[in-house]
Amino acid sequence: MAGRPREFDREAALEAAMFLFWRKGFEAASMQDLCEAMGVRSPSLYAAFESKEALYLAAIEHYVLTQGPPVWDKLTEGKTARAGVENLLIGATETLPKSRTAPAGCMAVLGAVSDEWPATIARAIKKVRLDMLANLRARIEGAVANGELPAATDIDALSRFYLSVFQGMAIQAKDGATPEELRGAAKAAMAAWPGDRSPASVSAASRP
Amino acid sequence: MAGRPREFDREAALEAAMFLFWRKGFEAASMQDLCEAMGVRSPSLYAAFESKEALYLAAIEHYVLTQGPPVWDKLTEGKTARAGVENLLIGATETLPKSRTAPAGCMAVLGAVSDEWPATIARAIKKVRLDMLANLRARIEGAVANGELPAATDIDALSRFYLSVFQGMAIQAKDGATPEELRGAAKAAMAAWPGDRSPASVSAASRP
DNA sequence: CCAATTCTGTAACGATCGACACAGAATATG
DNA sequence: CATATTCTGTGTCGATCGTTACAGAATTGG
Repeated sequence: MAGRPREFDREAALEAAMFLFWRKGFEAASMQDLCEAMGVRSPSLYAAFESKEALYLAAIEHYVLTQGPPVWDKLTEGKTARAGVENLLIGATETLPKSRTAPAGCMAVLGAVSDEWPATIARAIKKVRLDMLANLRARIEGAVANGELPAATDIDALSRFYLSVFQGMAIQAKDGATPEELRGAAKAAMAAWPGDRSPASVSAASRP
Repeated sequence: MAGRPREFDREAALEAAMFLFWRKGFEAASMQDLCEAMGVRSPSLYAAFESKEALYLAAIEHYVLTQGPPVWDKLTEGKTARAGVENLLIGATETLPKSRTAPAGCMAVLGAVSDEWPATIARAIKKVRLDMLANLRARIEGAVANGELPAATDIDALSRFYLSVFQGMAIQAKDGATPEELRGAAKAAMAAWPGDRSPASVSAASRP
């Protein structure tokens, strides 16, 4: 095949779009904003990504692929499920608040939470959130299977609960909560781990 | 003063606007949608509410006044702080999912969570969320003061934690979680209450 | 009844939105 | 070099957005 070669880096442009969508959401990120952020004129953008909607879908996929693992791999890496969940939450306290390199909050948790987004996008984001639940569920299920957790453990309830904490922390990060503040919530959440009883985890004395 | 009298019920129109904003968010609820839902032509709407932005501010205030108390009064009504928090969360499992009368989720928790909303609205909604935190904090602080909770309790951490659970449940309700599913998360959250140890609350055996 | 005032309804405003037509430029293939 | 193909840049499309001008209708006070 022939044809004039593309003059911009597709991956880099996609990443720029991802950050803009992450920060502003779908509607507020106008094509004009996107073109500026991506360093591309709109016809080139349409040639490479089809439409604004398709661009968002590509961006959320890029988000899951690049931003997800550093946070969610900790869930499976831990020696025990308890350690995995705790490391996930503690890790999130560092990544959720706004930083020099990333906007506040989680693009998947905070996206498409009102009905102002196209249905295809809402479906894609909802799937990411349900995948989070599935990940938690799988880890906890495994812990029940191998005896770390009692057989009577309500797996659905426990995984839904920790998902709640994660999602709530994302909202609070968007509202400006600091890593230290979120860490308090995460530690408190771990006190609900079945069989646990470490009152220090919710006492001020345990904080440095 | 003279003048032609208004032909529509301002309160009823405001409530209709509230439900539409609640369901669709700020941007997706167009003036056309609002006019239809409120049964009012746009000039009348502007005469009564100034602008779309001001209308939203009035709607969120109406939301806090009419929808807030049934849920949040339970926090202070309980005999103990523990009962108050538990009743708040259990009550939320009934009100957060979509019902015949109300959209799914919480207008304040899920609103203005991306930057696509006007700054004045973002500020107003953020204040509502911070008021939720203050309410939790006040109840827990009181419990520490009267001895229900240990003096070493990390009040900030515990209130932030329960706020997380509430906010996370709102997101899951938006994703279609049922009251039963949310109840599991709420029960699990109560297992983190300092001094508690009721393993049944996170075991499947405790469910009907 | 008249004047002042306020609401209603029609119609339209400028701005911005996402998307694209078109021509020119840059490449690969023959 | 010639041709086919693909990207770039300018300019603009129709639709929709929030908002308002304007005229007529309905009320109160004089």
